[in-house]
Amino acid sequence: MEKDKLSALAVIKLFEGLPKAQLTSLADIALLKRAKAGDTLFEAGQPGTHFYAVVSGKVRVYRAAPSGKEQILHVFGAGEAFAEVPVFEGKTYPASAQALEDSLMLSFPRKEFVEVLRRDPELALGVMALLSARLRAFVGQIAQLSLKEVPERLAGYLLLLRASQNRDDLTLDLPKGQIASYLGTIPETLSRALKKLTDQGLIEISGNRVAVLDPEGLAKLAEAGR
Amino acid sequence: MEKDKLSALAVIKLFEGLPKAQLTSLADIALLKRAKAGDTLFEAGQPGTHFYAVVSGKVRVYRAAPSGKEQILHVFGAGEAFAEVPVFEGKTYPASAQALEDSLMLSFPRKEFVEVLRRDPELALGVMALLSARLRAFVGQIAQLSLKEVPERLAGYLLLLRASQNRDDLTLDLPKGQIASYLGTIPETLSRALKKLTDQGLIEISGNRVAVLDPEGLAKLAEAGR
DNA sequence: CCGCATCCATGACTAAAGTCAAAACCGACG
DNA sequence: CGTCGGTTTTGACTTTAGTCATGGATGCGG
Repeated sequence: MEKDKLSALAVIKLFEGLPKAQLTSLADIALLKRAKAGDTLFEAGQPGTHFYAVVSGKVRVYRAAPSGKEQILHVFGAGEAFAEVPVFEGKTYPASAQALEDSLMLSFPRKEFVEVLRRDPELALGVMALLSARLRAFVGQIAQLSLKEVPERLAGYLLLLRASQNRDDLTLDLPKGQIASYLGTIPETLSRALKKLTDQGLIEISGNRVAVLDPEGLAKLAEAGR
Repeated sequence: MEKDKLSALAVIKLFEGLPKAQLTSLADIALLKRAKAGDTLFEAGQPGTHFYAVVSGKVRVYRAAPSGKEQILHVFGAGEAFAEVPVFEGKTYPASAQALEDSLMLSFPRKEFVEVLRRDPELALGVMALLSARLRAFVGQIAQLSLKEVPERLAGYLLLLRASQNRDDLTLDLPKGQIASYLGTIPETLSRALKKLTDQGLIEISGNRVAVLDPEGLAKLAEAGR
């Protein structure tokens, strides 16, 4: 049991390189949590009681409009931590979270986690770095949403995928509808944007595979501010 | 001189309640910096060497597209700290900063500031809370940009102003062009959105004064997801 | 192997917001 | 008081993206 938690903790990048003692005190307060694909972990507006980390699986964090349209903020995979925001404020979750696949997670009650942080400046610095990286990503996302059109955002997304998969032959990591939601648009518009890039000879699509034909062309498009 | 810095530090909310010793060590590493209205403090992409705090004046942090369109991320006034992101990453500034008025600022070299943080868990927690609050705000901004139309975003902005000014008779804190940029749109569209709210009897405008006639109506509008 | 469900693509249409150009407004300054 | 520079408003138009409806593909369970 406790061993489960320790081996789960070992997966989380945020906790990498932490001394044994710290890991043990984290294991003491951690809870293992399983979710099936589609399960909601928490909803925007609920009291933010826990901090999470994904041991395996995939979780999306998003905001939904009353109309049903959703904006994905980020999709977290194995090793990543999320829901840091309420930890230090004790207020509500600013967004909702849902498992996209069957997932195993660690969760940490906020007060206890803060106590561990107070005692370990190195971990605290790690958390600050995590928060900063998130802020940087959000700044990029805000700029994309407000300054770029859908095909440009799509080009940027494909380039990101290419960088993370290290090849020109990409496998989309999410269903297209989810990608649309991540790019701040709807499936129909994404579908058209994909066609547009295809027509321009930048990519080729078949199912959930995308071949990048012209990375420079994509990059130029992605740069293009409006 | 050193006294100047100490009294300047006293203005910054992040440092409120800090013991004298910490304030002194902050004063040791801080630099006083003056900027005239319009001066650029740093630009997106430059190496992020300093952390800032506004002692007096007003600073806008924004991203610019090649086309010239700009998205304001936030406007910081007296007592607020900004440019936290590069502190913990040592990379580049994710956005640009420009003084909107003649301003006095404190700046802290990143490495030295991190050292102070390492020694003071309380200050570290304060910084984490600051980062979290910023994240929360960004989540809201992303949701607004992607889920709401301009009049709805405007309604939200006016309600924020109303809350901060505690009255129905608002004074716009920024020129309209800047407000447009903050809302992710352009002056023409903002102008039309203001007219629209006026036509609906929600507000009345004269110059940079806006009278809120129907707060509930505004709130209902602001809620409306797309 | 069939049928259902989900996802995706496409077409026709509407609505929102951006572009461009010009006029009105406003404050500062001589 | 008049003019200059900037900001704001207005109008006509274009472009982008969202809506609604339909049909095709794909994959899974019975």
